[in-house]
Amino acid sequence: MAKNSFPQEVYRLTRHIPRGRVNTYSDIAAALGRPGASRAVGNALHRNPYAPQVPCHRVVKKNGEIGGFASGNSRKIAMLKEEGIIIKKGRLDIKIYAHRLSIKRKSKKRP
DNA sequence: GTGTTGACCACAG
DNA sequence: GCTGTGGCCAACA
Repeated sequence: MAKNSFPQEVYRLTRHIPRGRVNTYSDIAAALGRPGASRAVGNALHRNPYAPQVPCHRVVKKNGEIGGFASGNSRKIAMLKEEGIIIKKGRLDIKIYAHRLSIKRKSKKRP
């Protein structure tokens, strides 16, 4: 079995984000089973070799800020607006656009 | 193997 | 509301 590296999983989840939705670094990290590795997620996206393939612009901070972008945050904001997301003062309503990631955790039992 | 850096998060003052 | 500090995780020199 291929042991997908951390960034690999990050790119995969990011690619699964539908248009018009966004996710947070912490959320992605948690989806990978590493809640608290938000930094690692940001690092992976910053180094993302799958540039235009992975919509890294759909990943923002938890407080609703854009965060950053390898080609400039302005570019990121423009792309998000193109998707129909309203950016206000460099911020967006994360509560509204928050997308539920598919946790690849094996839930042996549910509460 | 160690130390620094980074597109972060949470808490306290 | 903003600022400062500590913590977590991964990649790189």
